[in-house]
Amino acid sequence: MPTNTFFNLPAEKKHKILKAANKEFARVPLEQASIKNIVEDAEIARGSFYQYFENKQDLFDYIMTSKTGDMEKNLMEMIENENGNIINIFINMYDHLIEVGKIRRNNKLFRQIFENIKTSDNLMLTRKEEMNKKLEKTLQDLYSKNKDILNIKDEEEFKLVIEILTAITRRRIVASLKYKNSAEARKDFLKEIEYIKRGILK
Amino acid sequence: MPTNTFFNLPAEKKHKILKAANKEFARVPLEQASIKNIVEDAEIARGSFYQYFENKQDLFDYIMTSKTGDMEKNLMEMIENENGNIINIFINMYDHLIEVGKIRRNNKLFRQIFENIKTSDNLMLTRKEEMNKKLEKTLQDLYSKNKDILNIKDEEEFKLVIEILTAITRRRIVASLKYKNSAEARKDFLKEIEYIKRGILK
DNA sequence: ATTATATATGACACAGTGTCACTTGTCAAT
DNA sequence: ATTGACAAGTGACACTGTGTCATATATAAT
Repeated sequence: MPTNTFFNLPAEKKHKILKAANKEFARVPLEQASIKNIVEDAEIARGSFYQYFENKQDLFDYIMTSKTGDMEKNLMEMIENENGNIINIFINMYDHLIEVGKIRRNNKLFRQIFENIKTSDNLMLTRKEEMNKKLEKTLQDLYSKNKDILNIKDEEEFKLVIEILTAITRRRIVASLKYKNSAEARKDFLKEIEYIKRGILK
Repeated sequence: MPTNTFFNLPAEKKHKILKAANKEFARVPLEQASIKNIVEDAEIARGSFYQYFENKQDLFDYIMTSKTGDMEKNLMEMIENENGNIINIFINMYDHLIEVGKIRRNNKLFRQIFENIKTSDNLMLTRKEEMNKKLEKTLQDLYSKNKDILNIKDEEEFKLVIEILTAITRRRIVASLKYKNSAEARKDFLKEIEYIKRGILK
């Protein structure tokens, strides 16, 4: 979390820093993003940066949290609306993230983030770990709501199903944010979901 | 490709350099691997490194090529053996990569590589792009061999199926290399494959 | 006016990259 | 044995970057 010093800053200055950070984080993957570029662009002293943020990650996390701030709330709403149906929840999440990611000022940043999620990252869809924890907690609840429609005999198997859905949804979000025609991209996503539902065998 | 200068080096010197490089590439993700560490460990001058390799990537590619050198050949053999059955080919690839990756001297490096493949990486399983091209070429052939068993009506749909299999296999390779019990890990992989085959719905 | 306290700053020490002018080694031809 | 030509080796240099710290400056609080 940024320091109070940062939050106490005049609005314009804060805005200038966040704008510069957005630009830099949209430019290259997180590891390559440089604080130097941010402070130069925002016209603050190098030392000031460290007065406001612990490091690059700190700032990045703050920006992501503010962008996807309502995500957890949204997720809970989705669960509610779809009565826990895990497949529809993933479709909803896809739609929601594409909607936010397609907004001009978010697009590059979102692409950068999704493209650079690692195979090993054990996160639902974004780098926001909190969302995962939320889902983890509601796992039993979700399991009981899905065990009658899905071919699963315990929570372990349910987790495998979630993993499959996560992997597929992620890849498709990357593709959708990348290519122009998002209607086409959505069709491909739904086709893949269909495969997951019914299987690829004839 | 490394220069001739490198290939002409006395065997011990070459070995020392490659050993140092392996160590560094196993330590951290490629982006963070430092040439400085490699040259210091291998006890060569910084300038020499650039006499041998274009840059970090050049050396990395060379090492990976030598580790998975027979991969393409293996892939073609698998295709042959399984008579083109794409699902079995993926299971074979999984087994083969786990086998190589479980060798002590490869383990850390393989983990590092698989864990750091990005969602957006359009590669089959490793960073070796050549393998992908190979598969791309045999796509029509593979399609014709799978169209009767899979629920696909054109090559585009076949590509979606391959994407699904790639995503799942990758994640499972990461898990298997990470955790001790590879028998358990393999069971989970096969379960996921079963879901892909028959669908997750009851 | 004085004293805390909060902010701001850039020089520093450190780590890293890629290049280049220069040195050293090798070996064949005279 | 000397020369010349080419191959191989080298570390200082100019970059770009990080995180820290002593010092300077502003803002309140008494």
